[in-house]
Amino acid sequence: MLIDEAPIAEGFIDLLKSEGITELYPPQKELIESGILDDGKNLVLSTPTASGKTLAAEIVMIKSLERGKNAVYVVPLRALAYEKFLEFRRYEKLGHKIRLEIGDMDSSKYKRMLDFDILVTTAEKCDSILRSRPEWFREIGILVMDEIHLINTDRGPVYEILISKFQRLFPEIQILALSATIGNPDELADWLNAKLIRSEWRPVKLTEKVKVGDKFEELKRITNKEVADGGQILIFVSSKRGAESVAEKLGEELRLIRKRANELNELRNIQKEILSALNPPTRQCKRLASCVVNGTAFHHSGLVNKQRTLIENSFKKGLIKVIIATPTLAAGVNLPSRTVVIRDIKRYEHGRMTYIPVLEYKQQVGRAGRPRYDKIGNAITLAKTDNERDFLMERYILGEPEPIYSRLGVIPVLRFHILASIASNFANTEESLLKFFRSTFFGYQYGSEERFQDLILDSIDELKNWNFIWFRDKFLLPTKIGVRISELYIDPQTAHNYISLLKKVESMKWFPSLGLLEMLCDSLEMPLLWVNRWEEQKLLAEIESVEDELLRLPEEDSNFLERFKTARVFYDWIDEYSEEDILRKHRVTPGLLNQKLQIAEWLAYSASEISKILGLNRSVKELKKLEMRIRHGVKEELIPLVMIKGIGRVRARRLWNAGFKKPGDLKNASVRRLTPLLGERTAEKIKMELE
DNA sequence: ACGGCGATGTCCGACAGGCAGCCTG
DNA sequence: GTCGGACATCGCCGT
Repeated sequence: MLIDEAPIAEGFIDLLKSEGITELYPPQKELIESGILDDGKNLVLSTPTASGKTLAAEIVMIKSLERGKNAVYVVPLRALAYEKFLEFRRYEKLGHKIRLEIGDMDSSKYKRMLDFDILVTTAEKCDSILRSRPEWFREIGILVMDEIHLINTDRGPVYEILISKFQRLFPEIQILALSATIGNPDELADWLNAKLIRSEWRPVKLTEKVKVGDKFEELKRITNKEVADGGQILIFVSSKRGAESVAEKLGEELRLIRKRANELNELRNIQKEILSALNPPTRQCKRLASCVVNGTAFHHSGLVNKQRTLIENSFKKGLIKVIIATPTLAAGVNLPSRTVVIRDIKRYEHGRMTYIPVLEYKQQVGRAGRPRYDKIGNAITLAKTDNERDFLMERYILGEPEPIYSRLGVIPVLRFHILASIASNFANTEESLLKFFRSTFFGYQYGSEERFQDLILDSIDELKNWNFIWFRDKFLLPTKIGVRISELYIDPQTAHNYISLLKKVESMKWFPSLGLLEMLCDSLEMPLLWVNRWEEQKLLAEIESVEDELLRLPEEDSNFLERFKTARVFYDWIDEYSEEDILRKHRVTPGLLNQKLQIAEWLAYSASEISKILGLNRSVKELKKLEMRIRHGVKEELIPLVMIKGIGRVRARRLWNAGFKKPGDLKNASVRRLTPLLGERTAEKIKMELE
């Protein structure tokens, strides 16, 4: 179908044509022919990666804007939200307002109303807005749920809840659910009372093969051939360690290949940027940097975001030839490559190696073949034996993806969403809650089971026991604290843990930060660090020696060791240890540390807010201080200095050592005096800032 | 003859990823 | 269950 034939605004069509889009892909054509643009019915679009789901969504969204109704586009990852946001910004040319709302932005501060035509957001953020600012969505016409097959994961429940809430609040809303190919798209469509389009069509043909042999030898062969041929490769492995080692070894191979002089220069520039991402660079930075000059890179959660983006962009530019990635990349940003190799089709999971789901295989393999550049995408899976090859052919290449199931039906998850429903006055009787949960995918799949009702009633009970809700006759009302917990978006269990401990220690003489950190880790939100056997003894000994810095005795539960270790790492961070020190001492990579610190900061804030409501004033004060220290990685004495924009932990310490101990001291100093400490530009900026 | 270094062998132990808050008058 | 990595041993080479 030619783009001109699409029943949408001319301006939109012109814009697409100016980007070289002249024809619609078959699934997009089907979407138009389905009639949903006119009848406003819901639609489930279940097609492979890169089959043009985003453009399909754009057509529906623009159509909605034409009718004066705005659109919300929900994605599972922040990086993805950002990517879509940048993509949609081209509609600003047509006069549409595009907005991005994700958790780590402080843009939402002081905002009463958000003015948007298309809002791009993560599922959790969207749910959070829905809890406290539902009026933002008053004009909503279309809700796009991207990657809805993730209903099958831990993150899935919020997807279901979001849909059901939107449907309740805005009965006229049109829902477009975008899914990878799954086993039961018909169930999804039936639940949503939606039309269904399923298709296996891809813009670039995909050849899927399995190769048997020594895995590294195969990788070498494939890489050499591909690179000599001017192509690039994405290799999926199952562990971070594996990614790094393959990147290093293949880099050695590629080093010998002659590179154009300017290519080498550009690679050297990237190398420099990678090294300057952290100051001073860690050994991981150095390792990545040494791969990059050879044209390879590893990509996993241990990298800081700056490095990750750098790697992705250099790959897109064709400078980096091979990326060796953990599954981060399969679900993440759009990064196609002519060839994809799956080195590890198994993954370690609770004590054993298991074959990954077909769904995940399809996601990884779906990265093969760049639209507009390649005629064919190659996907190669490596097997050890002929037997395994046959098995892989059968299961993955010829097989169907699994059906997806709701993961909402467990008490902690239900509790979380039930509190939210009550707190935001969404449902306030047992009957209305039951009715609501019956409208979710969980209700659709399990609503007739006996257990269904019990799970929900048990969750309500617990919330009542924790004093987050109370009964007035048959009405369920939130307590003040219950409302705040729901707004903070923390788990009721976490809040309960914090409250019971903080109440106990409020009267203590001092609040040791290690103890508070240990408390913060006692939450469902914080993924705890792993303790190995060698560390176990060391940690036990350490716990004994710092016992008076803890708020409670170690033997209170089985997670204590992991919690202590995690808290211990945070403690080193706020004790001004460098990333490299932390990497060496605790084997925690910078990316991982960042990610956990961000959670810790949010939890510290939440704990202080809870304390505020409970009137635990000393806790409030100490937790506020701790929050700042976590954010900046400094000892208490540096807090006033890091409050100045442009001054972080390193500069603050330098200033302190030179005798500048508070912002006032800087005011009196000349730029000349500060230049040796901060560099001229920063010194000037900071003087300006202080004026 | 010795030392240094790289290639090969052996055993041990660790194993993906990542969302959520800031509220004023 | 597998793989990488640490460590040990062996063997080649140069001085």
